[in-house]
Amino acid sequence: MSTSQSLRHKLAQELRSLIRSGELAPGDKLPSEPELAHDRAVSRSSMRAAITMLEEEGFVRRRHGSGTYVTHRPALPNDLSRNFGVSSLIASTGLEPGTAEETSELVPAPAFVAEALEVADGAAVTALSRVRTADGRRVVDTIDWCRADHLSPAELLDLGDGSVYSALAARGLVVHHGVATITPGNADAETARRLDVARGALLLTIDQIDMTAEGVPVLVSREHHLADAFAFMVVRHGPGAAVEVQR
Amino acid sequence: MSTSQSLRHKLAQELRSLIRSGELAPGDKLPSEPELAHDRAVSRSSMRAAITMLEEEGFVRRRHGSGTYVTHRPALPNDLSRNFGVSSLIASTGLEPGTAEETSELVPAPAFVAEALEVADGAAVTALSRVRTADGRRVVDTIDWCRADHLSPAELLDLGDGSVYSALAARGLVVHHGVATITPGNADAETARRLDVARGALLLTIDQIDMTAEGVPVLVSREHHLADAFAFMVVRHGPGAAVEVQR
DNA sequence: CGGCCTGAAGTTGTCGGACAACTCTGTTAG
DNA sequence: CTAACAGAGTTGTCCGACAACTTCAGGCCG
Repeated sequence: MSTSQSLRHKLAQELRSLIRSGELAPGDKLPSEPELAHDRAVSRSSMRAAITMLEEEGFVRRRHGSGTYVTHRPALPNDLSRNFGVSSLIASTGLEPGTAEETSELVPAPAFVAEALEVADGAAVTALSRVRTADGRRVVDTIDWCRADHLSPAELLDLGDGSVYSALAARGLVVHHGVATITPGNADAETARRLDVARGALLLTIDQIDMTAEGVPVLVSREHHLADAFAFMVVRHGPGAAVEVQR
Repeated sequence: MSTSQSLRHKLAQELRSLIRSGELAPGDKLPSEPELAHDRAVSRSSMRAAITMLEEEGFVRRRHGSGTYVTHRPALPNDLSRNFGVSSLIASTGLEPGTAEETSELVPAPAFVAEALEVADGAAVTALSRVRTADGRRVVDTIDWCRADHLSPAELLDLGDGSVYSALAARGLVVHHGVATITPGNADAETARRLDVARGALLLTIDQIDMTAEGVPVLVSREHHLADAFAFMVVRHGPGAAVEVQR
């Protein structure tokens, strides 16, 4: 499934894993572009394109006339700008992900969901409600909404611990990116019960709209995270480089 | 100051502003690479490199044999992955930024600051403490720490409403990127007083370490935002494209 | 008439080579 | 001892060519 990428994407991926594995440490100088290209039997153009991708992601920094260097950039425990599901998030901390109180049903779309999914207000949509656990401890309360003609409630119950993303992808709806809004909050009575904490417990809520590369919104989700369960991190670029005039 | 970038960066910036200004709307097809290059009297290689940057940022999407298209991606009100100061953040909402209770002094570095700035535990560092206001309303409580030999307390008081970033840049310390940790919280007595809210008020706290392109940490900051003051957003990439095996 | 096939045109992907611009180091001239 | 210089090494840009793919229109065949 990953073989159909363009060459520069594969090259970029190889470089990324070299950096992540520590084979190329922060501060290290990469081999020269001609050398890298020759070793892999590709043209310098393609290798350059791959390095350009890494540069934009902030993994490396080029210095004209000098070389390309790995930036000092910590491997983020869980990067908000990357979008893997809650299961992967839990698994990355070394704990065992699980699910409780799973329900899937047709419900009238709440206003903000209807707007995001571009359906009529109150139209029936599929809602998947789950409490996610880490080593048995309840840490995240999630609700996912998607259009009823995209996925039925039954299909969502079938997936077990599989990701909603893969269920959508099986229907040809590949999530390309999402827009998330982050807000702090306190647990209301129902959320507190579901997460087995006291009412008013600190939460971090992530509201997210996922869409395909064509911009078609396919999934709306709301995740209430226990405040002490995860430390969300994000790399912030600029000022100095990419930022010029804002607005 | 912005003239010393490489050509592809300037080209990318021009394309970005074309998209942001709406001249190139989501879904639109860009002119072909040879055409874009010819119009600007640059080579196709450079134009391609610029488009590759935009592609990595998620602004456009390439389709082999078809063309390059602007992605449906909303202009985020305030994007967590971008790093402008709190003043710009407030200004972007249309309100007037201001400062209250500004103090700047030498203090012994708290443990996490000392570690981040790579100085001895308890060493003297410059600490700038400010309450930021929007149209007079107190919305953010911030503390910035930096090494005493980088900026003195007096220099930080001089800058008035200027950014700490520009003060650092004037000393040759250009902030290239920062790593932020986002946590929800409740206001303690002191923070509540400074922000003029009830004790226990909801906060969103952003702890951030800013560093130069060489990876030298130059600024540590802690911002307590009133929960209802801003809606922080972030674009999350993948799964489907850049994500392969995680761990 | 409808559907399939084919071909051409247009676009992005990759290649190879060349030279300019810049950095860095070591040597030499003052 | 310092400063200027020369050379090698590296990234930045340019050019031209062809391959791979998409799209669409036109013609063919059922």
